[in-house]
Amino acid sequence: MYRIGELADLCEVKADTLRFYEKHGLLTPSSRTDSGYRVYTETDAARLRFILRAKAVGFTLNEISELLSIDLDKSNWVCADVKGMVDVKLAQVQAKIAELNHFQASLQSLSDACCGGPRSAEHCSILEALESSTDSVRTEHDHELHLHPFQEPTDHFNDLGKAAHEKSGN
Amino acid sequence: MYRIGELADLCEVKADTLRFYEKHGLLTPSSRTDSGYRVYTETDAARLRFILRAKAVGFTLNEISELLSIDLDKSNWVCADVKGMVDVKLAQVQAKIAELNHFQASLQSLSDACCGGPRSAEHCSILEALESSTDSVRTEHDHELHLHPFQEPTDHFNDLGKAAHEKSGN
DNA sequence: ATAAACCTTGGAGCCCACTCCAAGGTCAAG
DNA sequence: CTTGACCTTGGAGTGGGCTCCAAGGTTTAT
Repeated sequence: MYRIGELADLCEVKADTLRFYEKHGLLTPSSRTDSGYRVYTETDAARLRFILRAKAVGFTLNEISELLSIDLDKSNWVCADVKGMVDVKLAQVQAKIAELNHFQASLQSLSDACCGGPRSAEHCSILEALESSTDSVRTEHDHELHLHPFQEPTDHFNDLGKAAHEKSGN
Repeated sequence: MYRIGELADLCEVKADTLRFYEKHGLLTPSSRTDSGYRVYTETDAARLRFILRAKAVGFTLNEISELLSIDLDKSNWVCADVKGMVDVKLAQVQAKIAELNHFQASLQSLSDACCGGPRSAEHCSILEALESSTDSVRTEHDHELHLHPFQEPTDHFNDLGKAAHEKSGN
């Protein structure tokens, strides 16, 4: 049994964060004291750790909400469902890495081209590159990320943890 | 001379985006028609292209706002200032890449460990990994990004394009 | 003269994950 | 019995970048 501050300290998050997770349906304390203080059980703590681990691999809270409801209802889901979520996320992460690699390469070539000295920026090659297109700075916005979440377009719920998408034929 | 829609089409952005940039002080049309329509000159178009190129290398609009004001006042800045911004951004991008690489590795090992088949998720290794810590899923939040912008702590202006930090001794 | 295609404004909404605040209630130690 | 550390709530703010809306005015082509 933990009070909010205790659980927060234990898991190295802020109490505010736990209230935030509760507001969004991710983690509700099992009970309250008579005076209204939140009381978390060991099970609640385990759920929090699940959330934090899922965050640590890159899932958003929406996705974690879905993972949690799958976890509570395992028998109605198959490995392919879970692996599918991981693979979608993996693809998103890889797409983002690719984008950042572009940024990195461009920034590096800008940096390399600049003397970096104490002379007036009037002929700074970085500013010149931004003023008119060069190899290092291409606007081509092809490699844009179009992350398409797991959700179907229908679901614009903004309370995260809601019944998480009953499997359609179920 | 372009109307908003024309410039938008030319640069493949939306008119809304140009109004947004204006609202935040990044790009103000040189004039208006009698009836109030925005009129952009070729110089405005060049400024927009500068913005889009800076975006393409990963700068945020706040940073671009700073770059723009440097660009308009080059003689009061030196290469080191400009290169400094690029290098800070480069470091931020690299930090983010490192974080995403962690995500990628974790996700990959989760994915690899899961059969992905049509059997019940009751013994899914992904869920098990999230339920209790494993090699693939470590919570250690050391590699957190603490991006510290160029700005000094003093400046919490939320109108982006404001006289951009007169160099202190100036 | 009228319809279609443009433009104007202010403001709201979205995604993401907190973070902080104020005004007040609770609880254990001294 | 007071102090201080804790807890409660609702709501606003942050950074980032749009995107969309409604209710109206303007221009252009037919």
